[in-house]
Amino acid sequence: MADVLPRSGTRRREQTRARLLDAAHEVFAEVGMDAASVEMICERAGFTRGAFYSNFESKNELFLALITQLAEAKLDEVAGRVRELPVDAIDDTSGLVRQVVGASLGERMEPQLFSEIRTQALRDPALASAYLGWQDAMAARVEGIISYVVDAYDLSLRLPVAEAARLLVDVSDDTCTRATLEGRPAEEVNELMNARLERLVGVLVESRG
Amino acid sequence: MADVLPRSGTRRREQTRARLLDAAHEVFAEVGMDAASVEMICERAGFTRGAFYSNFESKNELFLALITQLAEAKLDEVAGRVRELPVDAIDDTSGLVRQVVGASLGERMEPQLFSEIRTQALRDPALASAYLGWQDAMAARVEGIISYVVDAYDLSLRLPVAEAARLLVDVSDDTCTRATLEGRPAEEVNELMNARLERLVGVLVESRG
DNA sequence: TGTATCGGATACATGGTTGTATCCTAAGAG
DNA sequence: CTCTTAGGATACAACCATGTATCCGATACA
Repeated sequence: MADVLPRSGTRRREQTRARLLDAAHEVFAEVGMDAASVEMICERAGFTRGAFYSNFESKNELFLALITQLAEAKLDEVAGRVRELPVDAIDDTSGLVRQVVGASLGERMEPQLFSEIRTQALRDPALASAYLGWQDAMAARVEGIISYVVDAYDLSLRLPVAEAARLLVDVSDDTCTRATLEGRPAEEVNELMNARLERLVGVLVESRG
Repeated sequence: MADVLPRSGTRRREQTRARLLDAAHEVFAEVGMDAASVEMICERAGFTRGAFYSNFESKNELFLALITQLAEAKLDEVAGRVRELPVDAIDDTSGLVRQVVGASLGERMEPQLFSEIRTQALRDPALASAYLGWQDAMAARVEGIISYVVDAYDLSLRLPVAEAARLLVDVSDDTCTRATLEGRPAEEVNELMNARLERLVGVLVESRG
């Protein structure tokens, strides 16, 4: 009745919201959060600014909504991968780790948007804590899979699990970023990622049972 | 005579250029390259836009000049640290590495601006290659010091030197970024950096002579 | 001390961006 | 089929940023 923004009920609304979010995803990745104008996003989505201001209060709110959705999606994806791990046929440890870590940060993940988010987080305390929370959740999942494998094979690590997880994520992140900067095709990125992660796992694992 | 921008001769010119660059450093770190207006930078430097356009062609040129200068400064700093390593009293390897790597990315290095640069590089191919070149130069220096220490103590590494160097830089970078996101004071950042690098070095070094 | 010129300030024209107030149309309920 | 209303388009006003053309003062050199 006195809602400034209409309640999120209708079907149509959800769709245009989604299209705006998709467009924002693209545009933010291409030119960055600050250089992106509301108009650009609307144009990309096939709307006018009227639609935008009917669905969001500001570009900032849109950005927040976008990265929230993105974080959830990624966490779910990783959780999914962990769930469908081939429990019986775990023959190469690095492969497993790669499957989980690579999914989280490498592969089809455009580093542009993530770099953008991190940069923004470094300036805005609110964003910072959100970002950290999300990172921690991700790390927890990676730690989970590491512990699982280590247990299953009676291995031991040269570093605490948490530390190992962070290393893996860092390397994955850096590999992806560098490969993108070098303009390598996606396939090649995978190669590199595999190679580096495999070597790293080799170093981290102390003894095989 | 037909120079669009006057030749860089005069003393006064150099000073205002420097002041503008300093101001740009601050502003870019605070709000980012895109959100920063030429006016903001000039205001910070105590000039009007007239001065700016008399010294630079555009905000982009200024940004380029800034990061070039910054990269050179950092490379020099690292080179200096390497040069003045205590050649006789090298008792802890991790300390050495930390001194070099930490200087390059950690310590008093605001990650904001670096994150910004990386983000921009991910969008602009020209910037990308510049960024990569600089990173490589940095890596080379780190590799140098690693090789030096490894040789001096007849150690062996579990990874190729290049790989080890990248790991160290990655960890240093991530530690710094995270600590900043968490709002930790500089001193504490150092603590964390030391701890993580020391552990990592412990893992990387295979055998002590 | 006078004068030429360099360097920065001022003023202005322009275009792009934002946010809001209003209008119009198409979905959906009865 | 009609009527209501929600959702998006249009139109508008204010602002801000950019870039340029011009002006003025200080500095350097004779």
